[in-house]
Formats: sequence, structure tokens, C-alpha cells
Amino acid sequence: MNFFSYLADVVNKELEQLSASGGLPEGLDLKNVSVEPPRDSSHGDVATNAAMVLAKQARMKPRDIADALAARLEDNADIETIEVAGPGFINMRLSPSFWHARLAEVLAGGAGYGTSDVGKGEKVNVEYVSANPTGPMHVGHARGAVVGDALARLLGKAGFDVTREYYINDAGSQIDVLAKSLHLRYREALGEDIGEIPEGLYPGDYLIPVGQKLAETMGDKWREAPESDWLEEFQVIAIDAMMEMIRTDLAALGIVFNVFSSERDLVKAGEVEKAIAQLDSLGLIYEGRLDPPKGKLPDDWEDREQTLFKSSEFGDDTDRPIKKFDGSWTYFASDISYHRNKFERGFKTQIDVWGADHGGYVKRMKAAVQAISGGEAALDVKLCNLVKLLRDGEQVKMSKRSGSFVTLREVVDEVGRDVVRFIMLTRRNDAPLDFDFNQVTEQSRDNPVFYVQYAHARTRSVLRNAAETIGSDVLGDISYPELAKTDCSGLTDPDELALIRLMASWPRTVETAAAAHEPHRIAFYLHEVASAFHSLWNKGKDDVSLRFIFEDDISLTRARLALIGGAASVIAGALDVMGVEALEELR
RNA sequence: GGUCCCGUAGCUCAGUUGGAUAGAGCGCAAGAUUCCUAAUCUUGAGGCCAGAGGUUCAAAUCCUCUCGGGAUCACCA
Repeated sequence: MNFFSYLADVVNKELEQLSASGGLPEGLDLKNVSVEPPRDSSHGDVATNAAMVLAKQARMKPRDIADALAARLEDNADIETIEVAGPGFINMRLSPSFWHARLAEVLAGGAGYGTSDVGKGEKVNVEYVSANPTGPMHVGHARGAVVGDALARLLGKAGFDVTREYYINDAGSQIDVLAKSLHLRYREALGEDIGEIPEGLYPGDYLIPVGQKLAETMGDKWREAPESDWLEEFQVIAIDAMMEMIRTDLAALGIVFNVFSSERDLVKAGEVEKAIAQLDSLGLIYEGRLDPPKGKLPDDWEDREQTLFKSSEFGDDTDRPIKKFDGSWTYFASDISYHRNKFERGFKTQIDVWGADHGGYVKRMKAAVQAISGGEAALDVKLCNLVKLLRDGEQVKMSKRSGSFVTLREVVDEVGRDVVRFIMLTRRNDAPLDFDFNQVTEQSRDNPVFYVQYAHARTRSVLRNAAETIGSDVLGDISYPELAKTDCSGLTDPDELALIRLMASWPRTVETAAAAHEPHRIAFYLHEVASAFHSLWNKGKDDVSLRFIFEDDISLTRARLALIGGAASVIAGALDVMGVEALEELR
């Protein structure tokens, strides 16, 4: 249960009763009344702004409303103390028994705790990675991959029906380049000395094995043939090989898609024509001229008539071309048809995860989604900023031209998938991110992955240790469902209750992070839980009564183990939303 | 020049879609190991939330302008 929602219901009911009994006017609009954590935990566990929000409508002083409401809430058994503070906040501290009940929920819920139905099964499409199939994935792709995957998991946890989708950009001119590069490697495999890879072709050696295989299976059939004979076939072969490589790399990161959509297939099926025809029927397509960009004029600027989409009618800065000079569709045109295709498959909420360098593309794409859906669908674009790789304090230089970029695979092989995934979520998606090889493999609190994993390993260590030192025949069953039934009235220390309050905040964290489409919040939440747990652990060093295991007090030990088990369960559950496995021990 | 993102402690960043005295880590200063992993914890100093207006009970958050950093700017994807 989201205890904030629960208390919001309680507050709303009391407000209605106040209205009914004449303490407040009737017919008040309660929609802005909220029950939230206070900024400063010394103010209490939850706070409501009801008195301030209603003051104007009710034509009463906030303090008067607050006093009346507080007087009613005071009788509620879940509320231990209540006070009116500041301009009219009502601060509530909840009773220990309320928190004990939440702990039981955490344990009984296990991995499913925090799962919400706010999504109401609504279909959401998350499109991410969508790297061009022209080479291996590099670390920049890794960030988009992790953000998209974690967002998909988060939305699923919040009750949405999520589809993870990869859009294969396999129709543009870079595919011609890919096919030509492959032909060169094919000739090389047949024994030809190809020398330096010419400028404009892909120099990486990942096409070498593909060329070799071609030479084996096809012999020299295409060696001297004109380009027009082999281009199409080489394109298909190259795309398949690259996508296979990309899938493998993504799998190494633990990322799997439900749907791969091919731009090439869309174009071949005439989907672009359909989409453009629809826009045309709405009067949104016309022939016209664009103003050149202000400021510096591009060298090759040519003022000419083009086929344009009226994206400016939907908030874009200017209208956008949908055909190239040679009459073929622009990338934008096929992207319109792709998003239309997603809408026709029932996705009214679409999320795209892009690199920050595509920021200038957001407005037109949102405009297009609005236009093709008649305003029924909405697109949210998450832009992922750059990842800066650091090693020994030095930036690892990446140059695509020389082919010396660091691949996703290399990073995953070096530090592990869980580390990559976690670190990629330690910043907001639109903030630049430093990925420091030294830091992320370090076993210290500088390393957030370690800090959180260590907390989990410690919880598991205590549970193992309890069973060993006391013996399970005396201690009893300490599985989470059994611990859920434990009498926890012995848990009264403020830090213990604070830890439970954090655990109990997990459902709300899921809901708010999902609503905001911000998976990084899970990483910050985890850091908080880990910190609260480490803190409690160390408190037991000074205060023996706060230790977890007492051989002569099984009842208290079980209560403490319930606390520990709850922490373990919530940490593991939150890590799972990030796609990270919780570790049992760190040795 | 247009557009978008960013500007919060010395550094790296959070800030729960408008809430109270703005938080955390690193670094700095001082401390804590008879126990289950000190691989951790506790305390302290450190701020004109880039700046100026506006909106309202309430602004780091929303609006306008200025300054500074980044991305991008027809016919690439």
C-alpha cells in the first residue's frame, strides 16, 4: 500500500465530514489537497497542505481550518501525534503499530511489494537504443539502453502494459555504405589486397568475419559484378549480421526487446505513403520554400521548393521537409509513418529514448504524433546526455573515424553488466555522466553500486548468521512470509522506524518515478535505504540493545530479523527494477 | 542568429511536477571496531539555488528578460 494515498483518503473523508457538520462550507474542491512527506523528517512522517489550499475557497484562515481538521484526525489510531505548523501545515507522526503493519506488508509482498496498478493496464510503448545497424554498440548506446530498459521495467511495476521496441534504421544511405564496406571485406577474404579502407567507408574490423563467411558460401560470384547486382543482397546480409551483433551485445547487458521494427519494411510496405496521404488529407502537406537558417548560411544552401509537413501548426518552429532532393523520403517521413504505425497498434502513450544530439528533432516528432493521432496520442522523448569515460583520472578518448571507440561489450566485460546498469542510472538522463572505471570497480562508499550491494549483502549475512549461531530449530522459520507474521512491537527505536518508513515509501517511489518517466529516482531511493540500514548497523556498535541477534531473546531477534529481511527484500526489489541482481555476499 | 537542455556547498550531483529552516556524496576538520564484513558509521564547518522582474497563501521549481556553458540548425540518421 502507498501509505500517502491511504492517508490522503483519510484526510479527504474528514474534510467531507467537516463540510457535512458545518465546520467547513460544502462543495469544496479538494483536488489540490495532497498528503506528502515533509521536506524535513523532524516535522513528522507525513504532512498535508489541506488548510492552505482550502483557505481561499472556504474564506477561512488556514490556521482555523488546520485546527479543526487536526482535532478530527487526532482520534485516528494510526496517528500518534499531530500538530499544526508554519502557515498551516498539518504534520502527523504515525504510530509504531502502523509501521509494524507496513513491515509485515513488505515481507508478505516479497518481490511483488511496490507493484502498483496506477497504470491500469494502459499500453505504453518504449522505444530505445534504435542504433543504426552499421557497427557495434558503444558506451553512448549503453546509456540509452539502460535508461529505456529500466523505464520499461518501472512502468511495468507501476501497472502499465509495456512493449519494448527497437527501431532498425536500415533504409538510409548509410546502409549503402555498409554494403559497400562489406563488399570490400568480401574481396579481401577472397585474397585481394584492399589496402587502406577508403574514406567514407566503415573501417572497423567487425565486417571481416562477415566478408569471410560470404566468401566461403558464395565464392567469387560477386567479386567483379557491378554494384547494382549485389548491393541489395549485401545490404540485407550486412544488416542481419550487424543486428545479430547488436542483439548479442545488448543481451550481454541483459537487455531484450519485444519488438524489432524495420524502417526498410515500413518503406517497402508503403506505410510512408499512407502516413503522408493521411497528413495530406488533413491539409498538412504542401509544396513550399523554407527560409535558410538565420546567422551563418550553410555552404551548400540551395533555395528550392520542397514537400513540407506543417509541423509549425503543432508547436514546431518551422515546417519540415519530408522528401529529399532526389525524391526519396526523408528520415523524418519514415519516422512519421513509424509512429503512426505504433499508434495504430494501440499505443497512445509513446516514449522514445534518444541521444541528446537529437534534441532538435523533438518538436517535429511530437508535432507529427499529434497530427497523425488526431491529438489522441502523446509522445514523450527522453534525451540521454553524453557519457564521459574516465580511467586513472584521464578521459578515454573516443574517435569513431579511427575506429578506436570503446564498445559496450568491452565495458560490460570489464566491469560487469550490473555495474554498468546501475551507474547509468545514477544521473538524470539529461545530465552528462562520468563513468570512471576506477571508481565503479572500487569497493568503497564512493562507489554507489558497491554501497547498495554491500547493504544487501550485510542483510543477508545477518540472516545467515542468525540461523547459524542460534540454530534454526530454536530460531524457527525465518523466510520472509513467516517473518511477516512476527510480532514487531519490539521495534521502537526511531532509526528502526525510519528504516521501515523508507521501505514503506517504496510503492510511492514506484508510482511517482513511473509517472515522471524517471528511472534514476530508483537509484537515489536505493542509496537512501542503504544509508539508513548502514546507519542502523553501526548504531548497534554503540548501543548493544540495538543489535540484531540475541541468543537469549528469540522474540526480539525475530522482530529484528523481520526488519532486516524487509530491508533485504525492498533493496532486492528496487534493484530488480533497475535490472540489477542483488548480491548475497561480496567476498 | 533560431531552438532545446543545463546553471544548486570548493567538486560531483539530488530536490518527490509549487510547500516549512534547500539536501546527499566526495573533499576538509574531529571522532567511533569486545558483535553479525570499519568495504561502514557519527559530528562539524561550508549556500544571494547564475542575476533581475512577475504570478500567489507559498517559487530552486511556473512566466518574461539578461548573463554563462552544452547540443542542434533544409536536402544525414
